[in-house]
Amino acid sequence: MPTLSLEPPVTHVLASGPDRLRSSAKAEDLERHSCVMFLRYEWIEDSLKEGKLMPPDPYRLIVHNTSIEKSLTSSTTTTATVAVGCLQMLIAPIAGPQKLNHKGKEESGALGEVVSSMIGKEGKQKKGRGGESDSEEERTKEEDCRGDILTRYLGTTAPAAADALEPCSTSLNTHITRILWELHDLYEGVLDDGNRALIYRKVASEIDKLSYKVTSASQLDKMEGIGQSTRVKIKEILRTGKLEMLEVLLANPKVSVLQLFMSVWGIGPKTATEMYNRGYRTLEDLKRESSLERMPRLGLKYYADILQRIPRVEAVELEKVVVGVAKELYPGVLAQATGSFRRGKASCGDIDFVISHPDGNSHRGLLAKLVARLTDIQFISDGLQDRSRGPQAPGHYEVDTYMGLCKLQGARHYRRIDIKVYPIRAHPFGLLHFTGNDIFNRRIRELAKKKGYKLNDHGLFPTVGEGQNIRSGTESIPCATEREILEKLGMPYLEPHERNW
DNA sequence: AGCCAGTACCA
DNA sequence: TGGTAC
DNA sequence: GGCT
Ligand SMILES: O=c1ccn([C@H]2C[C@H](O)[C@@H](COP(=O)(O)OP(=O)(O)OP(=O)(O)O)O2)c(=O)[nH]1
Ligand SMILES: [Mg+2]
Repeated sequence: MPTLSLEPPVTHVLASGPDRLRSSAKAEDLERHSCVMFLRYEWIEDSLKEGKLMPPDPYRLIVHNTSIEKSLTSSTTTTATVAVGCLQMLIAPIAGPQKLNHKGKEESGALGEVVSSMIGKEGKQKKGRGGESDSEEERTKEEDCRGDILTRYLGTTAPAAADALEPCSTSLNTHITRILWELHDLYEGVLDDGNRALIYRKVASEIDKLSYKVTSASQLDKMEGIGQSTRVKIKEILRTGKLEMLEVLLANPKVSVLQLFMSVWGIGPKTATEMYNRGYRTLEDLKRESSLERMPRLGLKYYADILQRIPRVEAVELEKVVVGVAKELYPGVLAQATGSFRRGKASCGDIDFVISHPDGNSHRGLLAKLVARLTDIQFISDGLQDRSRGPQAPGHYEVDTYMGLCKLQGARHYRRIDIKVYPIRAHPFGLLHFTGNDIFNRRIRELAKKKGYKLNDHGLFPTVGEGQNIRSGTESIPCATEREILEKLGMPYLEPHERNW
């Protein structure tokens, strides 16, 4: 267990299962000595539902023998920085996603169009949503020297233990990286420049890994990936403790509105801006807009549910349902939950499935039947995308995909579900792809390219031809397992939980 | 100056 | 083809 | 925004 420390902005720590904290004397200590409460997941749900913070006592995970401190009650606490999931990750408030800060709007000064002038770049990246930040299953240890191997192959190390990339409870440099991570979030989101976000992500995570506290920009001279512009920013941060540019951005009410709109599934920077320009400022406003398409409409309809992360315990049940039905329909089928669930996360943004069939034929039409059955039993409620890949896609790889919403009987929330069905030869590639995470995928694809391949979720294709007409072969190098794929790339096998990059 | 992963679905 | 998503 |  890493040392835990709670930064002041964190006031509530939520956990998914009643047992989560039972063995944690440390947590008890923390609650006693810092102004932090450890509460059940339901506290935030009910608080959201009620529109106010609920009294904590009924939700407490830890009941002290001694009297319960009353320092933080609903009357004194007006906002809560919430991290959902279990211990480690909860701890640091910075980085990445995990800000359920739907801050109230404050009309501040006009502030020229800082944003709009910066909007309209390039880049397509993942959408900022609830944070995938939890700890993982207890890890025994191992995975030591492989960091070096990975450094050699990828030019960076995978997070040693726990999730780096995450707020990083161990970082000595959050005074710098908290700001860089915010820039990352903004560029990945409203500023719509994924490539620039990439830079901030890289720099922030590198600085988070340092074993000393940075007090002078010159200490970063030899760190690669830091250029003129970033260096100047870091100097300003070290000098003043903040970054003017960021302050200006965050003070701009337009930014908050765009962020709010983009938190709706199916609304990206373009639509958010369009809606803003049409004068909309709240989600209620958006609901009145008829031009919205299916995805954002469902995104609005299920807004609160989709925002909720899926506690692992529930994900386990979801997996049972889908895998159970699949096996019922097709004995011998290969079906499993992938994505963040397979990577061992304590909570998941959605639930992802990869399915195939070893007989090399039964995958055809499988998805349609499966979805029909799951709809039948009232597990699947709404389809967001369907389309058993017909004439569409150029290569028509015989991959069927489904995206929709589902709910366990009696459950509190609808959940997003993705299912992909692959022909058996592509199964390991589909598994690798759909297990992710996305950063990991991008890194290994980059590596593949350097080594003269193209890697996607159907195969590993040698780059052929030369000069003007370099292309990818049409025949994938066959691989029967994820291990084989990584081997071909000269990488050691990484367990799913080691792919949380 | 071009790349930064590679692909699918929908309107 | 542009927008969004995985 | 940095690297090649
Ligand atoms: O831009 C992306 C998004 C996703 N993926 C892959 C990796 C990812 O793990 C998987 C499933 O996507 P999802 O969005 O569900 O991410 P996740 O890793 O499962 O996290 P979450 O807990 O948010 O669902 O698809 C990519 O390769 N690129
Ligand atoms: Mg997922």
